[in-house]
Amino acid sequence: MPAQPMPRPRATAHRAPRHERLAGIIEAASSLFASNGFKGTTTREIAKAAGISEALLFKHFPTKRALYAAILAEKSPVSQLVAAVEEAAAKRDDERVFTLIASYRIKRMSDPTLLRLLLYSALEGHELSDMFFRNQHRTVYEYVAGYIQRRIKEGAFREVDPLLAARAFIGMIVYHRLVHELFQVPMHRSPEDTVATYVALFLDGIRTKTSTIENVRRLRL
Amino acid sequence: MPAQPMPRPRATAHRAPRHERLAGIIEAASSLFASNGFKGTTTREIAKAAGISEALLFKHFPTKRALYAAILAEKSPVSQLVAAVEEAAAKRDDERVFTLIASYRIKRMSDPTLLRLLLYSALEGHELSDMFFRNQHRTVYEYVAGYIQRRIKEGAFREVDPLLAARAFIGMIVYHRLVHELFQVPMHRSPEDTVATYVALFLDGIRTKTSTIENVRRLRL
DNA sequence: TGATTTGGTGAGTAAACACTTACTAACCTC
DNA sequence: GAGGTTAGTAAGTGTTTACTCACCAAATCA
Repeated sequence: MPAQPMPRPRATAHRAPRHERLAGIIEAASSLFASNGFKGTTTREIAKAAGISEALLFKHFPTKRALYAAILAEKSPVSQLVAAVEEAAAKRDDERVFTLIASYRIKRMSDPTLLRLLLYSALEGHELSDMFFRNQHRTVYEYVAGYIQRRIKEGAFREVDPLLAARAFIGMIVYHRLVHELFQVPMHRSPEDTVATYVALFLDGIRTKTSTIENVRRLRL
Repeated sequence: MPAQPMPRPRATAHRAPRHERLAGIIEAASSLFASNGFKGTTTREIAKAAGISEALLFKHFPTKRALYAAILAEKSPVSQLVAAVEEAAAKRDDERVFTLIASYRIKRMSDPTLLRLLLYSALEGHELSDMFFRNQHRTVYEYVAGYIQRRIKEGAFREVDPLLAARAFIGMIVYHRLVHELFQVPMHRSPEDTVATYVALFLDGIRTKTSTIENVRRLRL
């Protein structure tokens, strides 16, 4: 009598609803893509990290690239920062405007995977990397340029190309993170000190020296 | 009569001496690694680009990683810049010191693959990426910090953390290239204008306002 | 001239890869 | 509780990958 091939019951993981699984996959994949890049991450690893089978992964996302695209598309919001800055901007509180922006990037940096994800997507030339850059950097960068332009017109800042000046400021901050996160160069100062130094350097560089008047007063007092 | 398997003569490429082949391989691989990263580049592509067989590639480099390491190890020199700057530094010509450094990164950028290679190696966590970073950035960065510290002691620059100030300056420049090369944001100004703007911003930000005295004189004239 | 070294190849190989197939089991109605 | 839909899997498939093997021929040397 031939042994009937008794089909052993298949291990069923958890049976989560669709949106929960999707979120789980995206989170797992997100961190893997951030540390190893697109080519450096295998679908098997992703499935394992998400606690499911590879087959199920492909039921949710038709291709590995589609999953990657979904991740990039999801990581958009940066508008909360602009909203917070708006108030300070209305009061022309330069210190506060630039400190808020710098702190956001240096201290909070909501999602530590963002920078790596952004760099990888740009280097690997993903089709969505442009949009990703736009959402993550360019809006802030253009907002800052707009603010600088306004302050120039008001005579508070001296005549410079606002786009270049904005890029200079963002550059200081982003490079700081980059060096720190990618090359493990330690932060030898507290985040507050660091932010304060960058903001002071920048504002002293761009402000018209109206303070001259005050200095004169002080000198003659 | 069984057809004797007549061994057709093997195509022999060129028979170059060792060092020539090595150089050819390194050049081909270098540009491929820079555009696609380590994982994104196949040994077959490299061999094809170098015009040789894969087997020969592995005669010269035992593994793909070894080839990659050889490339990173080779791309070192940055000392020429420091030498050129030294002269201006001796004369305390701040404008010239910082303009030279900025121009080097923004205009010349000897090897356009360098930035991509550096970022890829850091992201992919290659063991040599630290050394690579050290050779390419850290020396310049530490040199600048040293110069700033000297100028602070001389009273020409105001009291700031020299390391942070140096990083701020390098940050402006590197971010500019990054944005331009990785995200295709166009340079809307000539390289000269760009460099001049960054240098002016930075120097105005870090210099002590001895000009106050002069401004006072001017006001009372 | 003949042996040795050096530069070269075509045709593999085992493992890893993205993605498929064919199926099962839980849940949700009516 | 039958019938459909949704969530899940084990076990593939064909291809690509880094790397090897066995062999060949042009230089160089004895």
